[in-house]
Amino acid sequence: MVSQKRVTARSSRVKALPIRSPGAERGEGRVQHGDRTSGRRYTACMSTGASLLGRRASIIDVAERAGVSRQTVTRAINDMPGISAATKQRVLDAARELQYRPSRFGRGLVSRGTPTLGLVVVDLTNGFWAELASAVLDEATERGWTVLIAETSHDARSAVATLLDHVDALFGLVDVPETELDELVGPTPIVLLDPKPDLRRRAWVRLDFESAMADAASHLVSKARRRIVMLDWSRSQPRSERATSFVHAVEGLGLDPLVLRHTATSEPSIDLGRLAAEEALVQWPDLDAFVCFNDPIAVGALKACQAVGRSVPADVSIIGVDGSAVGLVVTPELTTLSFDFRELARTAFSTLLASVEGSLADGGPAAHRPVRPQLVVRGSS
Amino acid sequence: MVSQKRVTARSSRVKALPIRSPGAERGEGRVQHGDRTSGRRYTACMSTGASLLGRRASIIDVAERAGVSRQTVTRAINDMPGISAATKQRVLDAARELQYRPSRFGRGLVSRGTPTLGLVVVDLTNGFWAELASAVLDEATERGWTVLIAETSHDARSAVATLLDHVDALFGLVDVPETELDELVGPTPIVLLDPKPDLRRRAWVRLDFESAMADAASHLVSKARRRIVMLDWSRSQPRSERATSFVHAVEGLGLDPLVLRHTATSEPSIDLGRLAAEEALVQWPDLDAFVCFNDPIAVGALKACQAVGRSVPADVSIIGVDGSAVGLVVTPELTTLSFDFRELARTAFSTLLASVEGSLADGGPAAHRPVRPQLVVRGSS
DNA sequence: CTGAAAGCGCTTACAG
DNA sequence: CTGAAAGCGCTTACAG
Repeated sequence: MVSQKRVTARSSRVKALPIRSPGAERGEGRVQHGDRTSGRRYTACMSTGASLLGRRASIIDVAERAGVSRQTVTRAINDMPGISAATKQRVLDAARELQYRPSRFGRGLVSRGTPTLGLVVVDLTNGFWAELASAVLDEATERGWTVLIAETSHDARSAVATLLDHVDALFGLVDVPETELDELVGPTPIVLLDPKPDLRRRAWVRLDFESAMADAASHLVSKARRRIVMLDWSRSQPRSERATSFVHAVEGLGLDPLVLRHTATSEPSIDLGRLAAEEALVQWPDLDAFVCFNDPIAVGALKACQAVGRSVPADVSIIGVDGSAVGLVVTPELTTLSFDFRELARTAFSTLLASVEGSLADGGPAAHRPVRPQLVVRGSS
Repeated sequence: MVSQKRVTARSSRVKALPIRSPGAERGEGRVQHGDRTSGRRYTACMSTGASLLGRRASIIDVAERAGVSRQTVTRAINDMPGISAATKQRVLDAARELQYRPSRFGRGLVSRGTPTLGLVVVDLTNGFWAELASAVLDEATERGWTVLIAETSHDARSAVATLLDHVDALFGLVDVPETELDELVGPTPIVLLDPKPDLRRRAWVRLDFESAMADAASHLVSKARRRIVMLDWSRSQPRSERATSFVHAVEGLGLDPLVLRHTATSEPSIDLGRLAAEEALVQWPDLDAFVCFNDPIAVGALKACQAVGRSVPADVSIIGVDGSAVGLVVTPELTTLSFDFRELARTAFSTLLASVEGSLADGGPAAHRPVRPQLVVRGSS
């Protein structure tokens, strides 16, 4: 091993070192120190100006400075047995002086490291994503995984691309066309969160709103609501999955399903919900309930109602989807179709593991256990 | 190079392969296939049962299957020039068949990878941390860094320990004693967010509430408030930094500073704020304003006031700290001392880079530019 | 267009 | 208690 030769050269005689082309870029900074003449000399002072990105001291530098072999450095750094206290101290001193930090790459190459999941969220300031991220972090920690998070609100493609250099698998919402997804993600295993139909050749977690929407509709009818409006949202589809379930549920009760499809390009936020609700109140003045794409939209609808003097829940009932914390902040508190985020995270993980096994066997994704939200009735309905 | 020998052995004659102890653990799964007899044979079928954690196909496996050298595989995989279309296709086919994914460790060892920041947050479902995380992700992306997030709400020590295997530096709140921090973090550069005084030997970002609290106090006095109560929170200190600034500000206006130090062990949440406010309303029945540790506590105070029929802002003014989204959801909207989270993220990064340079020079952290919140007046005051 | 060599930084046996 | 050798998986020159 060439790297070993260096140590030998130092401790015996100085001889012609092998040509090391990468060394050229570090030539600046090289320091001759005492009678040591190894071309690989690295001292703290030479690193002035080195950023986190630049060359750092390696285990060999520490070994040289402490006058021991690399294995001995490993023993000292990793608290392994079979090293004298004096030697250990000498190595640790040398390590500190050189600001030695083990390379995660060198280490990972040997130990393979802990598996890392890349979580692709749209926007952490949206409660749904924050709670999902929190749950995934918890679940991952329990399983010995690490989680890396990327936000796609600015640039989905570059966010995912960056993530891919660091992770073993992906989970989340990647809103790109099918063909682009293949190109973008390549061979990395991915579990998509509730994707559009054309992306369902990949492994995915299905959110199933059918039963919860049926519960919501029955609940509203029991409150004598008849003119129920869905404030939907979707970036690229004519209608969201949850709106479809809403239509089924309302029609099942013999009512007319009213759906406002807001064609905004912005995220499904409180502001957007307010606008959408104002629009709906004009379009259907006799409406008596809102079912909303998510909780932020529902909060916006609540604000819109309050602004025009329609009392909630006396005049208008409002139901959201998420179960995120924002629903507990408003007055009245928000009735919602609430997800168990921890269950969602668990399902994502088991789908991931199954899909890796499954795809090895037959190239197809594993069977999908759907995640179903639950109706939680609070003050707004 | 031994790994090279393998390829040679395969393409010429089968000779005694060097003893490879790690190979033992892969012996299960070894497959003899046609006339190929390399001990390193790896085919898709042998990997059934292999998890994400197990052995994967390496570049050598792909090279063997495609009948080319490793460099040629590199060229095909990385879209490099100097490779014929036919060869490239053959390599890509082999890679797909073996489900080849480049090892991030092997790659990082050569390219050093993009730098990675570990962000230590308490709880992403708290708006402050979610917005900070979002801002740090944005800032990091612009600088070409990747961000890994850990939540400390369950177990700060293990969260940080896991993170350390993956990152080049840390930023965030690590609420452990000084001595433990050294042991936990080791030589990894870290920037602490507004730490307790005993941790300030490390690099840190200072949050300075003096001017914003002075503005808040003046504002309240201009609204004829005289009995202003601070709902404070702190896990391990007698009084938070912001409460100290509050006392300075109120005393500066010749008023009596009233501070409720809630000795709860829970996080500073809406529920806690509600409890604290109820307590304060008993202790000081004539109070006419709350200044709160953060926005969730302020929202709790708002709920408490509404519950006992004290009108906000007519009877009681409420001011929070954060500027997170929750303040825009409540009615009336929350007056708050609002942070520019993007500025906070920027400051963290520049402190990090300065501290790395600085500590190389003299072992001490860089100078601290404080981050100051701004008073944003909304409906609650 | 393709391949043999050297090297990235670390750890795991093994031999003394 | 300590060190020489082999190897992890990849890329970057360099030589043909």
